[in-house]
Amino acid sequence: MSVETHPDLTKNQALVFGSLSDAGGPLTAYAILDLLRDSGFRAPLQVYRALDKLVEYGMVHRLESLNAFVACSHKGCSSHGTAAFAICEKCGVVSEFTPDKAMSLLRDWTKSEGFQLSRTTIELRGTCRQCAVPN
Amino acid sequence: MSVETHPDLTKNQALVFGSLSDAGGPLTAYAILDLLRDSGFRAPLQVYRALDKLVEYGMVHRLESLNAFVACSHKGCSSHGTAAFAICEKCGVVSEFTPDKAMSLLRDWTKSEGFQLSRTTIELRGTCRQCAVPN
DNA sequence: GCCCCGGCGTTACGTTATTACGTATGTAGC
DNA sequence: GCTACATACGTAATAACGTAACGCCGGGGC
Ligand SMILES: [Zn+2]
Ligand SMILES: [Zn+2]
Ligand SMILES: [Zn+2]
Ligand SMILES: [Zn+2]
Repeated sequence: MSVETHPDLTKNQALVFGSLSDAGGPLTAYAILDLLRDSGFRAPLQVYRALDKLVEYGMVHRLESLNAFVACSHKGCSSHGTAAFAICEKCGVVSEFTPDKAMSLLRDWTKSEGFQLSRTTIELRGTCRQCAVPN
Repeated sequence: MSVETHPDLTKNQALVFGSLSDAGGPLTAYAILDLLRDSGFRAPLQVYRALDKLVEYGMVHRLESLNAFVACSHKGCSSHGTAAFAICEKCGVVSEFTPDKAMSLLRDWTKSEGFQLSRTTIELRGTCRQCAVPN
């Protein structure tokens, strides 16, 4: 269980963030709900409301291609640049990194198009080093 | 996909691709289903099966952050590099582009990590030039 | 003929996300 | 004190998105 990280989390927010931190990987909202039934959670909305805030605080990231959520890998949870995720399709492990140079190029494109960027999703699917078959 | 031209589409695939082309923007699978009820479509699976093939052929792209699908903007539908999408949150317009330089940097990261990349999602959310308020 | 396979139609089901309504609590202004 | 407002919460119901499992049919290879 992680403690005392960022803004004052409410009880529900702390429980959800704790579940994600403990899991060490992505969880769906309904998986979180099941984990927290013993703590009194009864409905999906309790999870989604907490997740909305945690994402807003930058403590949790949403993985669009998995419909799942993952705790930010930066322990301090201080905000950081746009995150990208490499998702292994064999073992499910997710690696977070901050592709600043690539983002800079993407922002060049948005500027040239007059597109005001608010949020970026970058997700790589493939096979991690551990799961690559040596044959 | 190799050098061959578009495979012959089945009737259902052609109907689904036609819907997406006519729409000129993203549609959800269920929106396509509703559009095609008069053509005999009755169940989501008919749409999803056609979409799977069209995505495989590179003629349609899936937008993960919208749970929607869009016809490839390259009229010839010949295969191209990894596509990125800028999605206006005000008017819903989607612009497809191929950020080759940014992809090259992302591939540098995957190589350094021994991650075998199979598929990449890049989606930018924000406000398009048309919708930007001058104020 | 016979087998195999890809596409198809249908039913039923599973998963993910939101709407709507009411309650509780804290705080600022009066 | 009391009201007005904002935020969080609890619950039920429903919408939206996606898939499993079954069987049928037609075309190509042998
Ligand atoms: Zn992060
Ligand atoms: Zn792996
Ligand atoms: Zn394309
Ligand atoms: Zn717009």
